[in-house]
Amino acid sequence: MPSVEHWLVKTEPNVYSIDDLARDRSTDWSGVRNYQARNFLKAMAVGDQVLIYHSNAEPPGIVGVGVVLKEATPDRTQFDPKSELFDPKASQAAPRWFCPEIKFVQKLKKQVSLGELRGCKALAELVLLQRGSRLSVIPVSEKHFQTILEL
DNA sequence: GCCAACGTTGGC
DNA sequence: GCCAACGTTGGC
Repeated sequence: MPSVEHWLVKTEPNVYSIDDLARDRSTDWSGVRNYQARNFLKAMAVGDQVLIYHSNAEPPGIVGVGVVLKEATPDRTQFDPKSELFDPKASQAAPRWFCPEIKFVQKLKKQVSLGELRGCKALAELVLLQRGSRLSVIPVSEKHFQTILEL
């Protein structure tokens, strides 16, 4: 299995934006409740680079960069009955959901919109752009990562 | 294990 | 707000 070192994570800016991350310096990337996305979160290693994407935004697009500060640990929100993210099927002994800690690196001077990504031929294979990709955590090749930063 | 019903995501 | 594309749930 190839070692993946670049990722893209989605967040809704009205829930947690790149500016929130810049203010907090780092955060537990909690709240992911999709198994495939979870598996990617668990695969993240310290030092991996992460593109931050704003979904449900106007316009949607990539807005910044982070780096993995700590590998995934159990997502505490799954144990909290008062949290909307509470999962009654999870237990301390058998946690279902995990989150890494992601540190702010930079906010892009100019966001790269979804439209611009689609317009870039070199990014045609980016998972984000493939049909109906709703996955909130996506592996990105180094080539694509660099291409996006150059946009 | 199948699949219909339902819920969610996220662009538009 | 609409709706296509998925994911999940639960009856059988």
